[in-house]
This record gives sequence, C-alpha cells and structure tokens, in this order.
Amino acid sequence: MAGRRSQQIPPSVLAIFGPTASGKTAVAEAIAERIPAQLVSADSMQVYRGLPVLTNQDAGARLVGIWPLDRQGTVGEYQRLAHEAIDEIVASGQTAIVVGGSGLWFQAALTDVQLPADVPDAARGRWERLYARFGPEVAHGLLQRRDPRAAARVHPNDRKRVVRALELWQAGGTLVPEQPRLWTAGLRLPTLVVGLDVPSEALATRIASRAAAMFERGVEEEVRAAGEIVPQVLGLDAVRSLPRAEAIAELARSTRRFAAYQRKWMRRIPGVVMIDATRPTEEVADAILEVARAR
RNA sequence: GGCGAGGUAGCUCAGUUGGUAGAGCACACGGCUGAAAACCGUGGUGUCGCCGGUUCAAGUCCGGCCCUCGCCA
Repeated sequence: MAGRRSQQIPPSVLAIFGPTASGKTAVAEAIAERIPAQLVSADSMQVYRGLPVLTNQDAGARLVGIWPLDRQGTVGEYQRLAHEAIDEIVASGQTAIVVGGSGLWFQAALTDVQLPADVPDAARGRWERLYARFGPEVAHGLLQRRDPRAAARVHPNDRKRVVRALELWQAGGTLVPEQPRLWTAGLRLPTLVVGLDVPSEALATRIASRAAAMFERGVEEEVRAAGEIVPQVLGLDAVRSLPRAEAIAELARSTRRFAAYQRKWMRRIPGVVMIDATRPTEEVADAILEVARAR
C-alpha cells in the first residue's frame, strides 16, 4: 500500500457522488491518503458555517463553512469558487477529489454548464410581489405570453420557478433554453465520475444511527445558537421544535427521503461509474483507484 | 368487578337525517437550468374491531362478544 502513495493517476479530477450516509467522505479521505490529492466539497449546505453537526461537515474539504448562515448563497457563486479550487489543486500536480451529494452543485463543479445570468434582488422582488398579489394563475398567464416555452415547463403553483422565469425574461434571458444544457455540458477536465451505491435498506440503518449520533454530538445546542436566518437545512425544524425522540425519528425519515432522491440523481449523471459501497471504506477506495488507473 | 370514553388508511383523526368512505402527515411515482437538504405536480394504499339482527341499503340503528384508555372499587 505504501508504495502507491506517490503514484499519480490519469484523471486530474476524481468526482465522488453518493447519497447521505453512503460513506463518501470517508472514502474520499481514504483515497487522499493513497495519492496526492485534495478534497473539494460539492454540498449546498456544508458551505455554510455554524451547523457543522446537522450538515455533517467535513472539515478536511475545501469550500466547507465558507459562508455565514444568514447569507443566501447561489450555485453560480459556488461554481466559480469550485472551478478555482479545482484548477489550483490540479495545477499543483495533485488530484482534485470532488465529493458531494447536492446534484446540481456537483454538476456545476465538474462542468461549464452555463447557468442563466444573475438578476438584481429588486427585479426579483417585483415579480414576487406580483405573484403574491395576483396569484399563480395571473403570474403564470403573464409568463405564458412572455415566454411560452418556460411557461410550458413550469407549473403555476411553483412560485420559485414562475418568478425566476419572469425575472429572466425581463433580463432578456430564459429559464428554458432551446438546447438543454444541464445533462449535456461536457466535463471541464479529464474526470472520473463515480457513484457510491448502497441499497436503500442498508442506507436506512446507517441514517438512523447517524441521526441519533447527531444528538450525542450536540445538534440541539448548535441549532439553538444558530439564530433565525438560516438556510433550510433538512431536519432543522424537527430539531428546533420536537422532543428529542420524535426529532430523531423525523430527522431520519426526511434524510431517508433525501437519500432516495440522491440515488436517483446519481444514476442520471452522464458517464457515472457505479461502485458497490457496502464494503469497508478501504476496499471501496481501492476499487475506485483501480478504475482510475485503468483509464 | 362497576361507570365512562373509544376501536375507520402506516400514524393522528373526520364522517351530516342510514346510500359500499376522506383530510393532514407518512408512503409511492414524477418534474426540476444562479434558493436543489430548496421548490412543485400526481396517486387513497381500507375486511370501517368481531359475530349476528333490522333495512332495498349499515362506518352510521339494535344485541352480544373482544380489545384499549380513564375514573371508581
């Protein structure tokens, strides 16, 4: 094993996606012990500082805990930072291990997918007020006249997207480009994308013990200290307002639901290589390196 | 043992003067282009505790039994 420590592997980026509790952090760290590498997080909640237990923060990765809780971050901002971090690591001769579970963020880190332009808050506020005042049908009807292709894709009740589509139209853009981009944008760098596969029953067991462990590690205190303006982290309300036993159950339940969504997303990632992650961490790490060397 | 309340979906419950059931949550499936752990859409999944009676028709009315909870012994 020690002999492998200095070996370089062909792809300059190793991207590891997996559902919550699939062990992606441990696997990524195990790999970083075998080859010269640094971790870059692709997680929409770990970017915030102040809820390390609830968000399962991995202190060893970059782009973790970089924003205060009361700041509303965006995928676009993250994308720029992720590209910078990855380029820096690769330029230093190391492998960038991108590890995360937020699908859109993961795609943004690996590709040049062009997300629509920024829109000033004032413009967004205007459309939000319109939606609130006149309701879903009127707002969607307006969108229907302005940007029919976007209107066809978005349900009137989907407030976020109706508002987003209107503000993009106003800015001269569109929510729904003629050519789809999300799943077709090419990788920026030579990259091996792996998905950690764990059956949902096994995940459920791991998730249950993880939820209980969060309380041992003081999740209640950290949530209490977090203040009012915080991102909508899964389980936050449960921890805040339910008795401990119920909060654990609710946290586990919502995490399971999220993990199922992540598993679905994982299978859609173009070119993803699925790795059986029910094995011990070391074996999973070796299996991934083996695939990487074969490339 | 006596009195009272109650047994309807996985859970909490609703169900009018009898017309083979419906909400929320859960669950399942699907969507998603700078909020993605967010946001949105679709779906009822049922021996109405059991047995009998009345009735054209019973979750609903009547009788018996079983179970749960509370109070009193």
